[in-house]
Amino acid sequence: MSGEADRAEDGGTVEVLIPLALDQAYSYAVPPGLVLAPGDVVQVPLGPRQTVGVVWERGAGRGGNLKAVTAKLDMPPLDGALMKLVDWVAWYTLAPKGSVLALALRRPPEDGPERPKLGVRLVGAPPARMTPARARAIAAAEGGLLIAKSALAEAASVSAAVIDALVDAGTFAVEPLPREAVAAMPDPDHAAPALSEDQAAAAAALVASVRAATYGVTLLEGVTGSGKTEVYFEAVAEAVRLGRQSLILMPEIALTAQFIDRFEARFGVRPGLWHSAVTGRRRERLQAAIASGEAKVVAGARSALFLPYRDLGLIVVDEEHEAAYKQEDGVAYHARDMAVVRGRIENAPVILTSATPSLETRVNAERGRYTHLKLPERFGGRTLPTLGLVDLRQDKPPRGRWISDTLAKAMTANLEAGEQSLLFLNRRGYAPLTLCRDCGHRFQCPNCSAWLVDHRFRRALVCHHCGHVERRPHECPQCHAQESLTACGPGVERLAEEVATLFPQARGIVLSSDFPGGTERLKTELMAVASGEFDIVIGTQLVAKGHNFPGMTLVGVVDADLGLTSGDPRAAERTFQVLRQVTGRAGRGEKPGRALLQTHDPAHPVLKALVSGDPERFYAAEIAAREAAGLPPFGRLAALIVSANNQPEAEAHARALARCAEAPEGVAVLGPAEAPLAVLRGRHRMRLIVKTERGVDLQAYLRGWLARCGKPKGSVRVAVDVDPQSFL
DNA sequence: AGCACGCCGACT
DNA sequence: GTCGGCGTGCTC
Repeated sequence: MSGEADRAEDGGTVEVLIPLALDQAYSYAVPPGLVLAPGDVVQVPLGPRQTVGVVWERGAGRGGNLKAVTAKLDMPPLDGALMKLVDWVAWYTLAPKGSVLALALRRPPEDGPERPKLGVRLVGAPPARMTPARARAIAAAEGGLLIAKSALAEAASVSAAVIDALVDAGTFAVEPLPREAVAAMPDPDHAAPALSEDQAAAAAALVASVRAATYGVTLLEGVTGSGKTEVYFEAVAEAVRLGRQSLILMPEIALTAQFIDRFEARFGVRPGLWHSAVTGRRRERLQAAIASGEAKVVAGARSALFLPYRDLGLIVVDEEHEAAYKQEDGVAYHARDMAVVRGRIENAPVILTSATPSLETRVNAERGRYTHLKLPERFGGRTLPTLGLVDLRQDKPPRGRWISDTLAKAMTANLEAGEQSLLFLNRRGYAPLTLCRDCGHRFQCPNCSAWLVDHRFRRALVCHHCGHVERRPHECPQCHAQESLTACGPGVERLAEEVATLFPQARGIVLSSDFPGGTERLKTELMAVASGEFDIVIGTQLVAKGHNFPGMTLVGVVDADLGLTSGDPRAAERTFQVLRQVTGRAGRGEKPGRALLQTHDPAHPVLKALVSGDPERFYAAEIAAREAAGLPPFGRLAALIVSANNQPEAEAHARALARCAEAPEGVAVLGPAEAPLAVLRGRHRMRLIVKTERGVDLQAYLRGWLARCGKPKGSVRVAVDVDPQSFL
């Protein structure tokens, strides 16, 4: 309701931030009798309707005829630290403040009391009429325990109707189930692990940082299997002992049963779990438990960063280099960076863990901004695989083949020894390009100008950028020549053909994200690989991490140069990380492993650093190269301009940006082909993603650029990829 | 996010 | 002639 009823004459004014895409707080009058403080959640009239908002500050209102706050909601107020975080993130990401608030604001509690779930208990005599289904249900309820209806139905493989009938017969009694604990109290001493000397030393340092209860960032570096998780669990345990809360941020996919089991084994209970699949009342209750301080440990995906912790004593960012920490739609932020910022605001220690730290984290560690803890390479005396390069200029496979003689020999030896081999090729499908032998026509995506990838299993040409699919024709659409279409280059499917010809007796399998049968089938196949049911695995990035394959002793990287040539300023870093991960798959069991990397450029610094076995070399070389070029220590300034419907305009803007940044050579324009799927599908006519690194005053140049281009405010969306350390 | 205003295509 | 598509703009 609007109009005179909303207006009030005295009682002062407040600035209320509304969780919508609004950059400013709005002024409202405070009706007499209402006392409001910053952080209070209120209901306010906005246009024709009522909305929630948060009192952001007091009194700075512009006077005049203001609408009045309708009511103060019965919710815990946002605490000062969280408000500060919202302000900071909005400032830093150039997102409207209200949008950032929307990430942090709890939904007002749903109306009505929570309906408890019902369970049944075996109480009475068996029913007069017995059936096999009824007998199963009764047997499953043996012992008189209270069981959830659905769980009982599942266990006895009967329908809910059978159970309802038994309730009517008086055999079962219905009782409300106790509410599922959303965050039980972890026991810091439930099962303290036996740590190696190095692990114990690292754990002690982390425990000390938790005790000190001051902001500071520690990079905990160690390869998979070095026990990083056990080590940071000690810091979590210490926070629990001190009665303080811990946040463990992880990429969404890492929130797996495996992690939860490890946590439960260490602390006796599950952590509070926060991710997109947690919804409704459960979400609400966990939020309440976090706000009250009752939930001591939260393990969550990036959105967990904005939860209303009451007393945050520790933040852990697991696998800090993961790209999944980057949110690109809506408010664009990097959760790892914002975690550091939250740590600063809350004055809490932050632990970043990784086997292959991102360059910016590495630089921060080297410059002493972060404490650097390293765990020795492998736990339990296992050695790292030996790495070697295969020079494809000398050892050239025949036309249409991609496995060199050297690699093939190594695979044969492995086969004869009964050991597994992995062929890594980060290319899904059969062939990345299809062309007409007669006229040279190349199949291109109508939406994004990328080449269409031939998928033979699916009998289709697929665009890997936007998802466009078309049938693979029999004749050339341009010159109508018959049987003239040729596949160019290898994909995993095509590699599988080559493997089948070279090693007809081997049991091979192709593992990629488009595995026929979906993720469930894929999981069972991964287990089958782990138990040795296949001799040769041909895989994309998917096989780089996760499952352990103890019988794998050889990794062949089919094209180590792939990814080194793209315009992405992080190309070298990404390639280094993925190659390090995938080659590390060899020799995880009893026997030592080795890896062969096929390349046309054996002198490439990334590859040289890799085979040297010393990751420091890579980081040092990368940083030195940038310094020599007069660029910021990590990353060039780069702009990724994406336009689904106006490519020339987008490129013009990129050039304008380059001029504004006064670093024309430092700006790379990447066409929409490289754009993330979400962006192309997005509704925005234009979207600009600016990637920049330390040393560039992002705010200044972007605001300047917007002004100079005469772009109206809000017409360009900006995603940020820059280390916030320089602003702290 | 809603909700209004506004300007171009197929219909009672 | 209107109904309705969603593009743009506004909400203290």
